[in-house]
Amino acid sequence: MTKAAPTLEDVARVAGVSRATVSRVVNGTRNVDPELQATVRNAIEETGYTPNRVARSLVTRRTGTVALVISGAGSGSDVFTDPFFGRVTAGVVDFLRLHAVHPVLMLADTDAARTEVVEFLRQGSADGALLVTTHSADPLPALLLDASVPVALYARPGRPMPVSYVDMDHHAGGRMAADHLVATGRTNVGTVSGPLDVLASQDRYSGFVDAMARHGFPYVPAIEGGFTWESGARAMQLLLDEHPELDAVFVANDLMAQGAMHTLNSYGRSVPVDVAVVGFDDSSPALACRPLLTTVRQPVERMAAAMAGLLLESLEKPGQRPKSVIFEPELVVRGSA
Amino acid sequence: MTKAAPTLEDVARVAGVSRATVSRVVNGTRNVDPELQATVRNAIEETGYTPNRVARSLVTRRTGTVALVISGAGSGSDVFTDPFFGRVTAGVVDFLRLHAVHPVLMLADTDAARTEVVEFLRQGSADGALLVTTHSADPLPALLLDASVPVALYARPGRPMPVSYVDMDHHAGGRMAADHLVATGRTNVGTVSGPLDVLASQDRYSGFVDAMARHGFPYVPAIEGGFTWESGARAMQLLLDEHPELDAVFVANDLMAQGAMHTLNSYGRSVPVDVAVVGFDDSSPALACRPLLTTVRQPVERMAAAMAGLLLESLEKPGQRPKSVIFEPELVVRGSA
DNA sequence: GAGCGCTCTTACAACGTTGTAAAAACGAAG
DNA sequence: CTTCGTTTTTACAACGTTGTAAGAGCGCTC
Repeated sequence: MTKAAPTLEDVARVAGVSRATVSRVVNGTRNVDPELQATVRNAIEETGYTPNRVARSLVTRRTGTVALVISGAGSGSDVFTDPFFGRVTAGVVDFLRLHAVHPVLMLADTDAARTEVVEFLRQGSADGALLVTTHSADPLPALLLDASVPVALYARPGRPMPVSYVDMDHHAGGRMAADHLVATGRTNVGTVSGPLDVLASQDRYSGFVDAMARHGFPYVPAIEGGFTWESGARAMQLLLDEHPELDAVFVANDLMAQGAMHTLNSYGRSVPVDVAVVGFDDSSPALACRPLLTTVRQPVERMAAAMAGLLLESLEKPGQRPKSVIFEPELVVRGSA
Repeated sequence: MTKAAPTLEDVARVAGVSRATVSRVVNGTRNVDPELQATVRNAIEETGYTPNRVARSLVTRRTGTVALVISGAGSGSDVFTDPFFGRVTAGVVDFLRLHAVHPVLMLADTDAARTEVVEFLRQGSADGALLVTTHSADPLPALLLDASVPVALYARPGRPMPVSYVDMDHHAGGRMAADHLVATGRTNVGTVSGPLDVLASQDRYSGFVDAMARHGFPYVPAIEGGFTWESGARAMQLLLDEHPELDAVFVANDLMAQGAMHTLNSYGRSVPVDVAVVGFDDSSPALACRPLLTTVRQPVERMAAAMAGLLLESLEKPGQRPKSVIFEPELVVRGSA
C-alpha cells in the first residue's frame, strides 16, 4: 500500500467526533444524531475509509469467512477436473456472496491436511466449515465435530452423528431410472454403478436394483465404475461382452454414461434404438453427447447453496439442533432413453 | 467452541514466563535459553495452544491468505463448469498449500463484485490477488494496481501495465497445429477460433493463420466459437456447410473440438481419415473422445502454480520489478490428427 | 431552579498477538 | 569487588476494532 489505510481514528479526527461514534455510524447502530451521521459519512467519503476486517474479527470473533473443504481419501488435486466439484463451488459461491461471506478453499486428502484444516478452524480463521466428503469412511466430520467447529456436510456422514447436512434421495433416483426403462419396454437391463464405498453410489445402485426387482427382474448385471469417462467406457465393454443381449443400461453418473455411449457406438449399437442409456446428475457431459443424455437430475448447485445456508444459520444462532435437507431427484428425459 | 481457546497468556502462566518469551519460542526467534524453551514447549503441549491467526495478522499485517479472483465480463457462476478453471484452481491450491497460504475464492463478474474485491484487498483481508482474467477489456487489473495491491495475473493484461503475470506462447501453439496438419499432408484446412475478445484466442488464431500462410495457404476458413461444446459443434457445422472439401480443422480448445468431432461424425466424416482434428489445451475432454484428441498442451496447472509463486515472491520482497513467465506449448499427437 | 429522566456522546478497556526498549542475570575483565 | 559487555527476560505499547460504563446536554416536572 502506498499510504497507510485510513483508520477509524482518522475519520473521527476529520469529523470531529470520537472513534466510537464513527464505529456506530458504520455499523448502523441506533442512537446517532442524523446531522452528525451525515458529517461522519462525509468524513468517511473524504478519507476513503474502509473498516479493517482483521481488527474487527479480533473483537467480534467472526471472520466473515468459511472453509470449503473438499475431503475424502483419494481426492488429490485432480478432483477439480470432475464437473461435480465445480458445480458445488458455483452453488456455494453464489449463495455466500449474497451474505458477504467468503469461502476459503481447502483440500483434505491426507492426514496432515486434515489436521491443518482442524487447526485452521480451531484458531478461528474461519467461522465454520462446508464439507464435501466423498468417501463414507472419511474421519473429518467427526474431527470437526469433536473440535466443536460449526459445520455442514454435503451428503450424510458415513456413520450417524449430530451434524447438519444436505443430501439427495439417491435411492429414489435409482428407482426413477428403473421405472423409466421398464416403462419404455426394456427387458434386458444392466447397470454401471459408482464406487461402492461412496454412500450415494450404494443408494443409486440399491434403488435401481430394488425397483427392477419390483418390476419382476430379480437379477441386474452390474459393473462397478469409478465415476470417470474411462471407467464408464470400460465398464460398458465388460457388460457388453458378458451380456450382448442388453437393451438398456443405467449408468451412475453422466461422465461414465458419456464413456458408455462411446463404447456402445463402437460396438455398433445405436442409442437409443438398440440400447437405452440413462445417466445420473444432469451435469455438462449430459449435453455433450448425441443423442442428448436422459438422466436423473441432482440439483447440485441448489444443494450446495442449501448447505451454505445451513451453516450460516447455525452460525447465526448457535446451539441449534442440527438440520438436514433432502432433495428430490428428477428424471430428465432426452434422447438417449 | 466448548472452552475458550488457550492464549499466549495461558501458556505463559503455565510455563511461568512472560507472554513475550512464549511468543519468541513459537516464532523460533533466537535468544531463548534451551532449557526454558523445553519448558515452554511442554506448556504449549499441555494447554493445547495454537496461535490465533487473526490477532497475529492484526500486528504483522499479513494474513497468510490470498484472493483467487475469477474475473471477466461474462463469467457468471457457471465458469466452474469449464474444466479450465478447475485446473487453475488445482494448480494454485497445490502450490499454496506447500507455503501454508490459503486461497479465498472470489468472482468478479459485475462492477459491484469488482469493487468488493478491491475493498477486500485494500482492507488487508488477503495479502494479494491471483487474477484469472479472460476478457482483455477487464478493468480489474488496473483497479488492483491503482490500489497498490500485490497481484499476479494468469495471461497478460489487455493493455500493458507494470504487473507480474504468467502466460503461454499461444501464437507458437497455433503454429504447431498448422505445421503438424501441413506436415501430415492436409491441404484444405479450416479453423474454429475462440472468442476474439480473449487475447489467447487471438494469438492462437493468428499463430495458426500466419503459419498456414508461410506454408503457402493464404486463406483459412474460420468461424468464431465460444469455448463451449455446443459452439464447437455448431461452428463445425457452419464450416462444413460452406467448405465441404475440408480435410482438417484446428479448434481453439478441446471442449469445442469434442463438439466438432461430434458434428463430423454425424456428417459421416471419419476422423482422422476424412478430416483431421487438432484441439488446444490438453484438458479432460481430449481423453473423452475416440479417437483420442491430438492437441496443443497448455500446462495450466504448472502455469497456475507459477502465478502463485510470482505473487508469493512479490509479497516476500515488495517493491521488486514485476516479472513474467512465459510457457511453451507442446504438441501432443494422438489419434485425431 | 434543583432534580430527574431522557437521548446522545465519549473515554476506556478489551481482543491476542508482536516488537521494542528497558531491566535483570551472569560472566569476564580490571 | 566493582565495572562493563552480553545474553536472556520482562513490561509495555502498539495494531484497529467493538462494547460498556460513565459522562454531557437538555428539556421536563414539581
